[in-house]
Amino acid sequence: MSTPENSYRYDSTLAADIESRWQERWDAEGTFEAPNPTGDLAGDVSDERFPAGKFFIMDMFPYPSGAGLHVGHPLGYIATDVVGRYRRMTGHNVLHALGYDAFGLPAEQYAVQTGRHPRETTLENIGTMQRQLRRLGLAHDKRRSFATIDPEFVKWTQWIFLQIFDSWYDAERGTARPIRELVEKLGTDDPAVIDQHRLAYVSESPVNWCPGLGTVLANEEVTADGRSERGNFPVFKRNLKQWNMRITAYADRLVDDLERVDWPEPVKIMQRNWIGRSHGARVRFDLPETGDGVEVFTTRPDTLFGATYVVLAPEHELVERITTSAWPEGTQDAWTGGAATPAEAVAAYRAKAAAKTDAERQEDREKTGVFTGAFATNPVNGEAVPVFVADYVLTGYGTGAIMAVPGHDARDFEFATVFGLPTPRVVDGEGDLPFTGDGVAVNSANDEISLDGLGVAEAKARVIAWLEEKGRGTGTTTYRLRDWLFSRQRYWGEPFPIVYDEHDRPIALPESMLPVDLPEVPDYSPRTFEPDDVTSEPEPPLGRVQEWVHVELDLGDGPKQYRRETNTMPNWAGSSWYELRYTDPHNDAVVTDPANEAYWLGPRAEGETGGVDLYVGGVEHAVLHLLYARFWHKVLFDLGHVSSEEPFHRLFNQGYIQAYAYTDDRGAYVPAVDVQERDGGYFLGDQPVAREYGKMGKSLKNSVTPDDMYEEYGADTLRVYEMSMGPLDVSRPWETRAVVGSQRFLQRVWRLAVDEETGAPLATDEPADAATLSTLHRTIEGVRADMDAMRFNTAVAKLIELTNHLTREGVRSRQVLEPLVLMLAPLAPHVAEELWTRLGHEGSLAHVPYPAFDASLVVEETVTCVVQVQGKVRAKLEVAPSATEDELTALAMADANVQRAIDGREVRKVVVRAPKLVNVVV
RNA sequence: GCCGGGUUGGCGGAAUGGUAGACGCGACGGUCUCAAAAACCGUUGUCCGAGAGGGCGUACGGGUUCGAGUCCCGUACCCGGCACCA
Repeated sequence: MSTPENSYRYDSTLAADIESRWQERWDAEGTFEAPNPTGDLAGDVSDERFPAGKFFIMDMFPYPSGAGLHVGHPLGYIATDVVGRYRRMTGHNVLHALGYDAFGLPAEQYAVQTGRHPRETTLENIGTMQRQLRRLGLAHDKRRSFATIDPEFVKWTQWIFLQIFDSWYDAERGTARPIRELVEKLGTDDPAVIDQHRLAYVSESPVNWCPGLGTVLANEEVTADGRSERGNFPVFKRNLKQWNMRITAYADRLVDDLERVDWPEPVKIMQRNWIGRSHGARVRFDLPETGDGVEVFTTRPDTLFGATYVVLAPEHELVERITTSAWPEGTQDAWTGGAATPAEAVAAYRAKAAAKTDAERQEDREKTGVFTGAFATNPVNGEAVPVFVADYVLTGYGTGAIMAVPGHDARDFEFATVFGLPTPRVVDGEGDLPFTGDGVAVNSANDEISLDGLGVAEAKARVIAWLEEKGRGTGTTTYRLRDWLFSRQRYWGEPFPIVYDEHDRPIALPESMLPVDLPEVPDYSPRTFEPDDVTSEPEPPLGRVQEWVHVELDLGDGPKQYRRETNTMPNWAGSSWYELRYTDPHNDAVVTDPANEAYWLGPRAEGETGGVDLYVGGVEHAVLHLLYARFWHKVLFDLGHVSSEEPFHRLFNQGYIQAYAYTDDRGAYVPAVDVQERDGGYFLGDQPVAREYGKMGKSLKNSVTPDDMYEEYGADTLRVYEMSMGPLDVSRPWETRAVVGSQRFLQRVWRLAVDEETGAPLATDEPADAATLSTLHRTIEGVRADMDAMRFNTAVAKLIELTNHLTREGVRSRQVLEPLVLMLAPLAPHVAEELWTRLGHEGSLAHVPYPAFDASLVVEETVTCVVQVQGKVRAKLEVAPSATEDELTALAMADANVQRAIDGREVRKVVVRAPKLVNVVV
């Protein structure tokens, strides 16, 4: 607390005073408002303040939870703010703002519990969060903030949906095109034909139906054991009519363009794995008895000579047709499933497979299956191979049928072992069967073709060419990626801008009718059922508002009755395009003006993708959000609405701040604040408690809030502490008692410039001594490099070293203090602004150029030369930086300690790296 | 199982193949003070030694190199993602 004696001491009270004054001033002066090329935010983008051009920074935007923030939440926001402020001082026009992702399940559930409208509670939460964040002093352009629930924002989310609905993918040209061009191309406008090609389409598809919650769930909302994350209710696969997005059309571009963006390699790998592109072949196995053929997909056509049986998924359409009426002569008992005929065996097996939930399928990994009685012909060697039905083959991938090569596939090998099938080797290499590594083909020849002696890649190419020539197969590519299930039976989401006509065909609403607002409903919850009631049907909340659902509209051919779509969009919709809205947040005529989009997001050189210059967020969005956003952006690019091919050019994943939590002997959490560490243990009073490590949260009783930190230390201290804890991309534990170190640092800087008792300025106009100048310029060089590389922890360390030097030497020269304050400004902006003013400057330092270093001053007068003998340090010499190798060798040899270490042995070699190192080898 | 990432003092963490432990927390000692707090100064990997100095140290075992926390091979453990995707 400040006292009358030292009311100019930099404590939390003074910090709070400084911080609120500067926050008000920044707001009043519009310090962080970034001009646009055109529109309502237009300004001079070629202003002399911006010699370095534009810089667009984004945070993954927050979901405004009712619980409020803890100190872990702002980590990324502080980091982007530091980058933004630094870029501003290096001459960039910086676009940085923060919106809110405000639709979603938590708000809906809260509404169900309290009966209050989710909009009301969501807006309240946004208000709370804005207050907490404002206190951090983030340099956002507040004119550009928005929430996904704003009607103006919803309008454009719905508009983008209509663009996607109104286009198709031209695979030949590799681009999306308007649907009218498909109508011209096909010469028909029959909806039954056209609707099948749309990028947004309705289809009957299997979804996660949770009767206990009364809604379908996204895959990510279902736990690994097949229950809902919320409520732990069972989840069933049900076929339901749903909206889908044809993201699979973009699979190749989504994979290929990963090479053109600057993202962490692990995230790229996760996206590649998720898309799961695999090259292989479709191969036809004839079934001579019925005249059918079964097409299988394989990534290893080179092992075709080792295929000893064929497996169909239980749901495969050919299963019933090919199953024979009696077991062939000599059928092994193990193949029959104990049934009298193949038809009975297959029917029983299919029934059992259908009854299994996904979770159960995952639990029983033992290979099961039954023989269909049918044989297929291996197209390369004419051998008759048995056809099985087994649930280890999945219906949704490839063709739902495989050729089994037990010698070179682990799953096939397991199955073959259980069913007593042969496992020939057709690839030679080091290792037992099943051998899946690279090797040389063996036993792989017929009269026309031989793969023997070829490597895997060559053998694949050779056999595919032969199959294509014979019309028995084709080289092909498949993907793991599925189309994006885009509807939810929820209230709190964007309504679809779609109505159905009397034929139940989806019709797009015209742009003039956007946005379609959510109606008021009597009850926000969907109808729920007994948790295990598999036969129940979902009833979306919007379906209950009959007067909203049934609507009379004139869509061009006179007023008619229509039925509205009652599903809503998933939570991902808003975040799939919000980067665009920051560039032109109030535009009512277009999603973003092309000039604004091109300036902030457009590619700056031939072949670049464009996109946000820096996007910071957690790695948990590595796949879903980032894939959806890339997909939408590419559609808009194809349709000519944006000039950038990718939404986010550079991605950075920040780590998390975690915390210790403590449990007593009953396993209950105790308040972490009250736990003391002593005698190598942890205690609550006299009671020993156990320590755990994990997320910060109310339930673990280990939350620390930003407000606690503002109160005790101030926002600048919190910012500096969070930036100095460690590298930004690494998770680390919070330690409140260490925060004081950052406060002491700021206090030392403050004391250099301000008299704590009187408030008088202490900076002098005397020039600094040579040693100090050298330290200063080395600091500037190092801090600039650290800031460029986002190594804020080491930047802070260097500033502390400089400050400690000045404190120790009593240097208060303006020549040093001014650059110190400017370098501190991105990290601790309020106190820096205050000191800048007290150093006699008017106006904010936000656009003052960041200090530059003088290379001639970076050189030190002497350097420490390390002398090693056999790689071990034996002496240190203070030498001139210009010392030559010979001089250094002579000095080293003259050192008594070095001679003692050499101990009379013959010197075989001397390695010198002037002027820092001499290594004597004996 | 597969694919990523990691493992450095009591703690968070620094280290272009060249002084391991910057900076901070904590701890210990000192200055100031009637006293305390704050501040400032000093010490702080570990073992041996009065000291000078020396031995050992970056999960573990090997290797490359004049020199390895850093590069290579293998092992263990921790965290994250995917999981019968042919």
